[in-house]
Amino acid sequence: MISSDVIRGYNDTMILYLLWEGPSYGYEISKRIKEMSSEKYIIKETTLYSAFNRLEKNGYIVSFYGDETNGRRRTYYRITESGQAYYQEKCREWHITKEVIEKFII
Amino acid sequence: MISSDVIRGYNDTMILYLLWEGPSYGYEISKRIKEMSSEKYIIKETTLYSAFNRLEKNGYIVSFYGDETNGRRRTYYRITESGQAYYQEKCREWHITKEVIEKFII
DNA sequence: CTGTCATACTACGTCTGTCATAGTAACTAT
DNA sequence: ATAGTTACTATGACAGACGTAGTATGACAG
Repeated sequence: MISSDVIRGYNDTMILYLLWEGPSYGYEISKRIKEMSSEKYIIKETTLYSAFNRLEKNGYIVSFYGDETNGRRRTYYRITESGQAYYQEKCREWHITKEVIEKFII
Repeated sequence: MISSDVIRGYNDTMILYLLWEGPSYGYEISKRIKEMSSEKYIIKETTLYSAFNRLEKNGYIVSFYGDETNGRRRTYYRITESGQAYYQEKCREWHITKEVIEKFII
């Protein structure tokens, strides 16, 4: 299991990556992160929802309600253009960060 | 320039890497990080010294005084066996973390 | 028809690492 | 003298992650 402090700052990026594929909601995002990481990273619920709030507050995503008739109504999120730009910036930053950190890793 | 929040949790690892090469002190560590990262990452003084304190408190490094006669007396740090073990663990963690994050990066 | 499981959240408070700001201290070069 | 470089310490703020707890709805088994 990965210590979350390491991933700190990249939770938002992971969420934006998944939303770029299409609108989604909490539980699905959470499951996809778990799957894609081969169970190596499981995002905490509170971390996930606070990330949604932060991203929405910053205009990187927008929320809307689904129209499912069964089950509790979900809040869906869609990435905005600003969110896409932010995501791309984070990707560039990641490549630089990775290079720097790897100089100190054996 | 890299935002430090990204590197959060790896400052300690970088410091341990440099101390593994031999005992050193604040200013030198700071300069080496700057050099090795090609000026892409410059650790803040407060971050550096608080990392030293944390690492020493955890038994990963030990401090001792240099015997320089000119200039203010320096506090040197040496990595411990426990610190070496911790560093290696962080390296293993890094490789896993990197793989996970890269699944979400274009 | 009752309890458990899965889904889908919200609220609240704590912890930790980073950072801004400010100050102390000693030597070195102009 | 005074600026510059080295070498720190103190204090408090901030943000993201996390622990704990609670609410709400439906599906399915016994």
